[in-house]
Amino acid sequence: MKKQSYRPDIVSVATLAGVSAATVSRALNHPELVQPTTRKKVDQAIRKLGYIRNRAAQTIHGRRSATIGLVVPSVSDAIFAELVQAFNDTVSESGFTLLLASHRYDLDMEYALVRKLLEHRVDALAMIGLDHRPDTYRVLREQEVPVAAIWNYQPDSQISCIGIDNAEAGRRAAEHLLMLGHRRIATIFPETRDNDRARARRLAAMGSISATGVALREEWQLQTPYNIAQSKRSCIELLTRAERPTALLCGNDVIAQGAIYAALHLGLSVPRDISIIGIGDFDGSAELEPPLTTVRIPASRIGAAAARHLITVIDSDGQDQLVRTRFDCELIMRSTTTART
Amino acid sequence: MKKQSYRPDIVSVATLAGVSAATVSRALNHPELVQPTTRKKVDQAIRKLGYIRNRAAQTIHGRRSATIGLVVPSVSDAIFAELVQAFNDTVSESGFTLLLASHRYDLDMEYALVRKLLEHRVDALAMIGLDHRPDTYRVLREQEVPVAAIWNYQPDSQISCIGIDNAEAGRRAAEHLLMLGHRRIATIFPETRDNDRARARRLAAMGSISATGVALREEWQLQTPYNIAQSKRSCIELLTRAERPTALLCGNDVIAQGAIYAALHLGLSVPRDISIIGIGDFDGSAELEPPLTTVRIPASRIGAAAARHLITVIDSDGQDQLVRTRFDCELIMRSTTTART
DNA sequence: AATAGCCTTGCAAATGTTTTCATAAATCTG
DNA sequence: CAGATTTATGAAAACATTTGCAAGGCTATT
Repeated sequence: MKKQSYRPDIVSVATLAGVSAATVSRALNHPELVQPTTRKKVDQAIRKLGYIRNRAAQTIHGRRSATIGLVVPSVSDAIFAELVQAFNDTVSESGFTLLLASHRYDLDMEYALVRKLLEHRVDALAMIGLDHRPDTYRVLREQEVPVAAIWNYQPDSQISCIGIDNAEAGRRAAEHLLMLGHRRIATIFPETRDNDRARARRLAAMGSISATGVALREEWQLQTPYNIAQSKRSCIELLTRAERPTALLCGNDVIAQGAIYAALHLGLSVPRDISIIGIGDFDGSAELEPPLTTVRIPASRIGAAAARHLITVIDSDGQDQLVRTRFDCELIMRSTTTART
Repeated sequence: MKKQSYRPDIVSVATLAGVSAATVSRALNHPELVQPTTRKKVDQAIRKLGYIRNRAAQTIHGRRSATIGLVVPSVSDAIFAELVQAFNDTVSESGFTLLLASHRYDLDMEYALVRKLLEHRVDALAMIGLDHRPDTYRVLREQEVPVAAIWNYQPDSQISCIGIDNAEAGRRAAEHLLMLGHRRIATIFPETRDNDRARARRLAAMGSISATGVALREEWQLQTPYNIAQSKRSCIELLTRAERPTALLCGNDVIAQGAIYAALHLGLSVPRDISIIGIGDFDGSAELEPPLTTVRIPASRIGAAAARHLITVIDSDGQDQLVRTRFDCELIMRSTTTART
């Protein structure tokens, strides 16, 4: 009564078709090398047996694994959803399969996940940002697997990177508020340790503000995870204090969304009572009420570009030349910011 | 000048450690079978060479591939984000790696993706819903790979399923509106061909409404994809007509979110001018302003349960007994619905 | 002290493919 | 039509690992 199921292999196909295994392999991988009539026989045998070729076997032979790994902090946090989708679509179009892993902003776990993906012999690997453990960098170097950092552009990166200049994004957001005359500005960012994207944005934003001679009040620099509920809670707390800022600079659109809801919840009018700016321009940010003013990060384009880059490197037999691609981030003025009255 | 990089294999580790390859393999896979001192030597050699074992080779030997496939319509659509996250977390905790594929509601493409995952010899595979091509069902049966349908519960399913009764969800939503006295009810659902979740919800909702003797007006049964922007647009159109419904029953929370924004945009008060109910209770639905009344689908629990089920089947050596797990869906009353005045 | 049993390790076969090399058949060239 | 070239196919080695079997060394039992 044992599970006897015999999964047909290439030789059973070959036998049925009356040819050798080599011919079947060729019919599959280099169809132009085998005669049409033979090809037909092989196809029929494959169909008849329900043969599905074993990628592991070709991987082991030294051929491609036809997989690409992607390591992100989180899949569900909406920040990366669009990116993962675009990356996956591009990779999939070229016949690759995506190995996905998420580490919840824990870089030690990231190292473990990268190792796991390398065990599977991914043909290339992408990670978010450039903050990684030295061990992670080392193992990637040793294994000589094509690798790319997605989401930020850094002129001095050790590895290829495809993304935006996060400092610029932070600066853009800050300058917009300053330009509108705001001086009482609060910032809300997530924990910036191990998160170079948030860190760069925050530093640049605060730098811009200070540079104009505006004082940054300690108690207005909030910290909250990328999460609507928590952001809303923090903002409600902030906005019910005796002294209120006139503008909120949010680390990303999710936080900004929470901020809008907080204001609405308190009966404050956005942007009349409080201006709010986000960073990201996520799917849906344009439809919020009021529509969110934000700094656009072209997530889909970045994801697709990163995937294309890695595929190119794979196709050129792993000559992993360092490439740095910088996407522009653009201020999208909608309705959540207005001049200080 | 060729890429000479020699990735260390198990025999180079064995040589360095002064043992045989078999011992290295055992030290890795069955540490209790090898003496502590030998194990230590092996560990050192592994460390020294930076050896990373090749999963493809063990896959080929007939052992597990240590991968699980997940096929979803979309990663970015927020409907599945939470699910993918939970599924991935659970799978990852047990040492498996996730192979992800998305087909954008195209079931022919789904078939191709399933085949691709089978080529990689995933140890198990999960898909969304029970609407699949006959070919898909056939190939899964032939390959005898453990498989589960996530998201809906169906007592007569061909394969294991873990999810909710979507008809119940639709009914719950409809009954809530009816109970509040609404008679002028509009529904907004996505295309229901090839989407059994939406179809069951919609049919049950409309059934409940008709059963109470309430007429369903043709022109109030809208169709829109799961997308905030499109939903908002459709709802704006609906709500600016001469005759307006008093309640909107939305296929899921994303559509409902678009509906809320549409109402807000038109200066209508929710729920005073129009009641809105969603289905799903996605992340963030509780924080919307006003907080969304909806029928909760426990996405994280479903995803984790599905993953656990598949892992159990794998561990029990592929005895894929048919299991059907039904999660309850629960009406979450928040603030977007009120009694018809 | 001899035998039985266990623990640890090594040898070699097996896994499913791809690819190099060789060979046979077919086509071309003069 | 003979020799040269091209084309189609097969045989076998190689890839990195796991595991059944066997053997050697050790401990325990009588």
